[in-house]
Formats: sequence, C-alpha cells, structure tokens
Amino acid sequence: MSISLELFGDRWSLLIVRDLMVRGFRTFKEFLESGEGIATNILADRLKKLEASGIVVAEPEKVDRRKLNYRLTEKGIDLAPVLLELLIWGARHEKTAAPCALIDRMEKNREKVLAEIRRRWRDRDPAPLQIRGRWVWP
Amino acid sequence: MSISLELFGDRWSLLIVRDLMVRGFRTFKEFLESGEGIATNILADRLKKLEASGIVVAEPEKVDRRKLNYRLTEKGIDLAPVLLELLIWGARHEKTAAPCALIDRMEKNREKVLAEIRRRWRDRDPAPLQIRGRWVWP
DNA sequence: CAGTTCACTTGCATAATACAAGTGTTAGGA
DNA sequence: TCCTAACACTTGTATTATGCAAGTGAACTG
Repeated sequence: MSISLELFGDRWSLLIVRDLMVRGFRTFKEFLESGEGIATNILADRLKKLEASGIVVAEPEKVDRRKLNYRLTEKGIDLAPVLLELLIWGARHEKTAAPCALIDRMEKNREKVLAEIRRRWRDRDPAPLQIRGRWVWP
Repeated sequence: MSISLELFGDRWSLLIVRDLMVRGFRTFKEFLESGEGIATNILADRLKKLEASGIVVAEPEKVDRRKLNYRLTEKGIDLAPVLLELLIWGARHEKTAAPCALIDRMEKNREKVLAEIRRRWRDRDPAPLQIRGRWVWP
C-alpha cells in the first residue's frame, strides 16, 4: 500500500484520475480549467507520472494535432472503487457539495455504479457520469 | 473529494490510519519503528492534523503517563473501505508483499473483512488483524 | 537520585509546489 | 502567405513542505 501512496500520495493525482473517470475530461486544458486551481507545471508533471506508471495513456487527436487526449488504462479504471469509497467517506464526514440522497443511492448501488463507470470507459463514452439522470461527483 | 485529499493527500496520513486500523499500533514510538521511515517531526505533524480533523483521538495512558494512546474515531474507522480498495488495487497492479490468495479472499469477503475491522475497533481489540488465521496487510 | 524512555521540538539543508512568464507547434482566417 | 490564436507544455524564481540530526522536558525505573 505504501507503493500506491508513493504514486497518489499528493493532492492532485487522484483528482486528475477522477476527472478522467467521471467528468469525461481528456485534454490538458480541461484539467487546468477544472476549477481546482492546479498549476501548469504540476499538471504536466502529474500526467507524466501517471503515464509512466501505466494509469493513463496519451494519444494525439487525429483531427486537431495540437491536442493530446489522455485516457485511463485498465489499471486506471480499476481505481474506481477507491474513488467511490473516498467519495462516500467524504460525503458522510466532510461538508461536501454532493447531495446526500445521491450518495445514498450510490452506496446502495455500489456494483451498478462501478459497472456503469467501466461501461463508459470501455465504450469511450465522453459524457460525464450520470446516475438516474443526475450528475455525479459535483 | 478534494477536501478529503487535502487531508490525506500525502504519503503518510493513510499509512498511519492503516497502522492504527489493522496493525494495532497506538503509540508514537510504534509508528516510528514501523519500518516505513517517517521522521519524528512529520509524524507529530500528521498526528496533530489527523486529530484536528477528528480522525484520531489521543488519550494519555493510565498506567504510564508518558505514553499517549492514539485511537481511531468513528470517522477514522469509516476509512476502512477506502484502505481495503487501495490494498486490493495495489495487490492487483503493483508488486506487493501481500500474498495473492489472501487478497482474493479479502475481495470475495469484502463485507466480512470490513465487519471484522469494525468489530476489532469497537472492542478495542489490540491484536493485529487476522483473517482465517493469517496476518493481513503485510 | 542517575539514567532511561517517551513524545515530541528545533534548526537547518534539501526537495516539492505555486505563480508568472515564455516557448514551440498546429490551426484557422484574411 | 502571413498573422493571430489555441494548445501543451517549459523555465525561472519565490514560497512551502519534507527530511535529518540533535536536543528538550516530563515521567518512569533501578
């Protein structure tokens, strides 16, 4: 577990993974403008490290070759349960923007939520994650 | 979730929580000698922050008043699912010391493992976590 | 009462992070 | 073609966090 923490043991790595996983972010610019306020050099560094550890891959976009698309690997999408538990914990114990009713449903439908996250990843569905018509991870 | 990461977004906080949760550590000295190599000032700082955020409480020991016993609060023990998922992820994707067969069983008996962790916490059982007679989180 | 244990602090060197500005490549429009 | 803008970064520098060694004070131990 300490090996894992050397990887995500910082404020940004897991946020980037979350944005890839549930918000459908793919480009450098999207991460930058996510509102969390990460600096450009730190973002570049974290993406590089996530790529080096096989959690993320970068592929240039066909149409606009300025753009790089970042995507989660299978190793990356396997972090979904960790993020889900972290979300549930945060919703229970910290003041959070997430509506409680939604969290309740996510907790009760853990497996369904995880299955939906994996389906979106397999299908490369770019839309942000929704559950019963509501946005998740606000 | 970003609030949570401001809390554990570092290499040490979750390791301390893990040592409290499954290894039965309680004193400053035990954390220091856990083999991970944390510095005294950092350990003191992390314990202070974990206490300030209500994840840990410190109570002086009755018998030997030099000693402080750190214990998880309910908020702290609720991190068990996060740690469990992190352990499972690490075992699957990173070379780890944990035997695969044990991890398999933990994955299949998720709820039982979590129930056992909570029972140990309620009963203040000081022994390291065991599952079917084997040590967990090696 | 001397020595040891325990839980820290303090001082200082090094590393990580934040902020601002700049660079190179690609795209789109006149 | 030339000009401007978008994109994905670098680079430089200030600030903050971390790591290491040594030290402190209170409490126990012989």
